[in-house]
Amino acid sequence: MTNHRITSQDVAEKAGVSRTTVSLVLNNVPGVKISPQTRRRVLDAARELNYVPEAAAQALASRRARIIGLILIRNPHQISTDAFLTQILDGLIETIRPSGMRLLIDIVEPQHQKETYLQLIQAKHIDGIILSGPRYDDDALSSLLEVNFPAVLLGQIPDSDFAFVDVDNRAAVNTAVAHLINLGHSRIACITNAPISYTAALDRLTGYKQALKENGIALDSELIRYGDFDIESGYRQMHSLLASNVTMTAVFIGSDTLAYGAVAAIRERGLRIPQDIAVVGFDDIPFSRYSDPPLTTVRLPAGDLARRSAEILSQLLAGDEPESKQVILETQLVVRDSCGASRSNRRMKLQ
Amino acid sequence: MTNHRITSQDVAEKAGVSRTTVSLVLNNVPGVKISPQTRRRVLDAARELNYVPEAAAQALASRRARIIGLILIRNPHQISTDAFLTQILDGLIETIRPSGMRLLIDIVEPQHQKETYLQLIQAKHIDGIILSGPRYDDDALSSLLEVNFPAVLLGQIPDSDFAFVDVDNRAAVNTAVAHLINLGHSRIACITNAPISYTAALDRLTGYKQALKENGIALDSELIRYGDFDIESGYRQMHSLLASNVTMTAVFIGSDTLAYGAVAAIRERGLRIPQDIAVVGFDDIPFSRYSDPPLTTVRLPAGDLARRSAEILSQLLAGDEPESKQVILETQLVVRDSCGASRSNRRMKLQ
DNA sequence: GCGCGTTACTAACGCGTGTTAGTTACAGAT
DNA sequence: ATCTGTAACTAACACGCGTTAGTAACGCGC
Repeated sequence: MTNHRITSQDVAEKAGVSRTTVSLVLNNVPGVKISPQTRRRVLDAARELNYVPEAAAQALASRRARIIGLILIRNPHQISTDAFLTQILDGLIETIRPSGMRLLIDIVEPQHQKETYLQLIQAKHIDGIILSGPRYDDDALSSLLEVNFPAVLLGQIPDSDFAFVDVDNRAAVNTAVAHLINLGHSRIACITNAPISYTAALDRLTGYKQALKENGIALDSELIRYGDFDIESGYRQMHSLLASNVTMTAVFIGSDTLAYGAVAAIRERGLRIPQDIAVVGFDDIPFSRYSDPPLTTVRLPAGDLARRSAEILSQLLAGDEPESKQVILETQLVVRDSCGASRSNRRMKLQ
Repeated sequence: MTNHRITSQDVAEKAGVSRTTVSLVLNNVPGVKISPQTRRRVLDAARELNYVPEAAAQALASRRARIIGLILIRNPHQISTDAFLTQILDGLIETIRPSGMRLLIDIVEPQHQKETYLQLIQAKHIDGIILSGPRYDDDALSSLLEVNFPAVLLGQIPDSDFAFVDVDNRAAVNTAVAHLINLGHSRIACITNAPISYTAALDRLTGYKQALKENGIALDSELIRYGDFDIESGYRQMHSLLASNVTMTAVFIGSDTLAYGAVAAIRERGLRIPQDIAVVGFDDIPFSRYSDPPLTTVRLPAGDLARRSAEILSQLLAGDEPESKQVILETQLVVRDSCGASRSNRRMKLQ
């Protein structure tokens, strides 16, 4: 048994043509004349031999790896509770699959960013990159722009030329907090979803501040806490708020995941949601419809974000300048019960 | 500006040696004598030129892609609510990073398995594979064994030679359900986490049946429902149970994610947990500590599963036959409040 | 002076593909 | 009879690296 790899050479011999012809046929190279009979012979031979071109050789010769990289800028343990990530993965793979691209995923720790994803690029391991969790203090990012590498941010860096897909975090949070204010709350706490070096975290915090300001409510920095991606941090920061002497009747939390940590902390204190403390989150993860009480939150269109970013990246890879390389998708305030706005609605369900 | 890629040739010229020497030095090839001065000159040149070897060329020449594939056998939309996945990703990337491997992720739909991950392998796109969600009816799997491709299952196919890392789903569920029985329950429903073509789903169902049998409780098939990975299916199946005329005082659910859908359904019916219906889940996702009530569940050591599978795969890739290629990790019944076993404990917290 | 082993390298091949520059055969025009 | 053009291919190079087989220089024993 020879057991050697089946190469395009084998296909060529079986079809009685040259290797060049095999390549031309299988890649459907435009502008090349191949007689229908030859074309068929090649295709048949390839199928019968179950020929699959070797990825590395293709990549080397064609200078395209057919892989796009999804880079998560986060501490590894923060991945574990990232409900957003799975939705992104889903949308991303679904979108790139038809074009035959593969997805490589890597986690980059904020501490040492430079060594990491730039190497992926220099090694030509990936053709393009989708970057989740961009930070203000990421200096490797600017290198990306310099070398004009196809990249799309999930999120954004203000005043930069990066292609990105994002939501208007400021406006979305503004709306959410304004909703609390309309319900009569004025002592509204805030827990960010992450350190504010992450652009999304800062933007959401800014939206919170804007809403207060626009409604004539003084900012009380005692009401602000900083989360760190995972549910534990939501739990801890909420306890920290409750243990301090500040009064509050509502809290906005920068992500649903953290919100559930906060909900647990509130309950442990014997307080009721929304009667004692109204809660509003951000993301609308799938669970939030089913939580008790169902969580009022801002719907972040995760699947759409993933799909749009993959589409834009595809265009960049094709060399087209996309018509819109900076996309803001719509969010939507999903009012459920945790904010106290629809108590009657809730009664009916319980009946 | 020449702007050509920096190759090992450039490094060689700068260091005044041959390309071979560069390769020998940078790869630290054992058993080759290179003088310390030369070694240093090469390393310096590489660093100064910021040389990064091209992945495709390395892969082609060395016949190793330095990529491992994580294949998820699931319908795409079921990824969105998979809390288990993020924990796996975390442990996997953490484990393979030190060896310089990358992780490629792909979703394979149960309907067309054959075309998909076998191609990844034939294209030599990946050196090894970690397969999550193996199914009894996956015929592509046996092809893997035939060609002796380095593979590790997350989960297992009974009576096969596959390397795998798993937990004893049957025993774990047996313990969990026995716990309910010890608490006095005899009408215990069951919702599987997935269709029973998935091995884990069938094993968990079997554990449930065993526990009933060992405790002299007759099996009532009216009490069994089949979930499908996502939270919605838990919600639907629980409603289905509650809408039927069967009586029950407890329910075991094959995954925490589904359990929260069930919890919502139970609440919508105006029933209390655990007083009216005790609930036990499976997985111990991070949220389960924080839910209301905190969920009694079986802790599945997700991080350890990921790490061990990555380790075994590394050994397979190195050509070593691992001492133990079939690993069963310990689970642990985590008794919280949703099963009604620790109500006093809960009171204290609420005080 | 020669054989031999060791040290420290290098020339050259091969990995499997994409692609450019040709080549051959043949029909039609001059 | 020669030139031109086109259809249908193919020979040969390039991609950037790992690796095998080989070589030159040198010391050492005799």
